[in-house]
Amino acid sequence: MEDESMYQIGQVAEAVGLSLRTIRYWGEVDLVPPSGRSQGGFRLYTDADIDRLRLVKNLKPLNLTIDEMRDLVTVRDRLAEPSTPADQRPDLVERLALFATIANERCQRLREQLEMVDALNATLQDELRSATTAAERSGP
Amino acid sequence: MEDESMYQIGQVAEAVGLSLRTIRYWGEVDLVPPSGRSQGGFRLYTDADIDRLRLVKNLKPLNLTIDEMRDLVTVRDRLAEPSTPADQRPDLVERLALFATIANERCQRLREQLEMVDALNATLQDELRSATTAAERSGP
DNA sequence: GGGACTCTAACGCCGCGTAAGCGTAT
DNA sequence: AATACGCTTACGCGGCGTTAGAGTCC
Repeated sequence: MEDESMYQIGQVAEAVGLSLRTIRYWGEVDLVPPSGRSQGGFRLYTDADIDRLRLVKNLKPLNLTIDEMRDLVTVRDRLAEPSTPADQRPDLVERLALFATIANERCQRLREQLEMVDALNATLQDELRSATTAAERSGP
Repeated sequence: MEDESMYQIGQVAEAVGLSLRTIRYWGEVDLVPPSGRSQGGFRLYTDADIDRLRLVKNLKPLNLTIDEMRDLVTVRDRLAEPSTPADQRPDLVERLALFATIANERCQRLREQLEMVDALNATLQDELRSATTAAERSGP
């Protein structure tokens, strides 16, 4: 009764909004491996796995490498785990802090990009307006 | 007197904030080719070239492919050029409109990502705070 | 002629997309 | 026995980063 409610990859992909390939890849590189396999070799995912997939999906805008993402999630897991010995925590905290600053910088970058795209947007709209009105003038 | 103030790639890279490789690549794929070459084959860029490099750099957050970027800049150039015949304009306008919608969607995506990263940021700060205070409690 | 700069050519990388050919589930 | 779903293996790609070895500028 520990193998109840395991999902196969298609349902997981549907639920989470990721491609099969991505989910398999994240398993390959040990970022989110499936908790089990069926008799015939089908990947089987638990609800916890699905949560983890969602979490990693949410991390994507941070633009981390796979290795960094894996590190981040494991660091968080180990900090949240009460059984983690106290003498390991300083190291974990340091790594977490690193990711926090990365997240901050990324935030900054995103704001800049948003500003840039907003400006471009306005410019394009303008050009579009003036181009079409010019066409109308010489048209009808 | 038409070859005055041409810059070689290093100065351009410095001025614009792009790597040599990127500038060379953008030339290779005919996105921003150098206006000239020196006797010995050094790429030479004009001020107009530099402006174009800046422009393309600003387009980057749109996440277009090279081909799309090239299309966008040439479309804009040709619309701005008065000598472009009127019967070509509708097509150009249509393509410009396409990029305008892309820019809009990209804007939307960026806002979502920013929201996501902001949330992550907050979470990380929280975890960091509680992790360090926990360490202090068991520390001194 | 020496040091800083630049050239081409080539391979490497990451995060998957995309078949191809074959086994599993129901 | 058909149909839908999944498996592994492998190649491809975009946008450069990164040598390596040779040539150019001044």
